[in-house]
Amino acid sequence: MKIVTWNINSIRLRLPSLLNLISTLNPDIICLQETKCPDDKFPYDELIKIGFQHIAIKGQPSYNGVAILSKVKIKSILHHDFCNKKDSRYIGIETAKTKNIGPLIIHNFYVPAGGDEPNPEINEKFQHKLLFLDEMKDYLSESIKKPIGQIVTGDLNIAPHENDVWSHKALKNIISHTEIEINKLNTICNPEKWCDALRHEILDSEKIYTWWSYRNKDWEKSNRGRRLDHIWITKNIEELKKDILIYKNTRNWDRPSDHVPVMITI
DNA sequence: ATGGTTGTTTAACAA
Repeated sequence: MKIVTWNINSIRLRLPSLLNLISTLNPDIICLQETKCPDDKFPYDELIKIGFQHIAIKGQPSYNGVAILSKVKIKSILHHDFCNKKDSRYIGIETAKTKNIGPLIIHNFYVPAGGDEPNPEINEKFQHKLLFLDEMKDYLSESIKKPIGQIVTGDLNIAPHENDVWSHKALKNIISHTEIEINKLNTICNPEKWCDALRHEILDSEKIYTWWSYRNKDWEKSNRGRRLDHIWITKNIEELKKDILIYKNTRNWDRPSDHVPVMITI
């Protein structure tokens, strides 16, 4: 089973890229963030037509928006309104059991970016991010009590390791790589319960990036990336993990998202 | 230290 996470940054603008991604990687489940699409304008028909008959969405106009597209039957959809904001930053599913795998719970997060000023007392957006992480910790520690395999995916907007950013020194006071948010993320991704699938696969000494800013003239040449997109799996399905792919090619596609898709094969 | 770009929705906001 192949599961992809991708911050698509507008599903309507990038539907052709999504279809291209699907025909190239042939995933079974796709977790999208920043769909930026109200539910009544979601491109259901095109996706159902190519086999994603089971779709869970939580959209809103202009901002945020998450969706899970699945070829596997969805047994139930999970909702949670983090920070009582009525925004669209989380959706989860429990899949039906398939021949080889499942059921699985898949959590799809779009964690707040947090603005620019790394001080929660003067920056409400950073405060929101930190409170979101606190609530995420409680929510997942409750969910993980269920004795079935679980996966956390999404744009977590935090690059926790030194080699998840192009310069640990230059970014240590830049939101996404500050100590306070990294510490919070690390308490959620407790290694006794969760396996950080990318870091498990790739040596700590190697750089991993899944996002490159639009603001660099040549993203590939300057290569100032960050690992903001994550896939974690519970220890009880860790032995199922076969492969990880960071599909960097898409960053050179026409009208690219600033994030690239990440895929796990289990 | 500053400014660089993209997307949605209609000049401003978010990333």
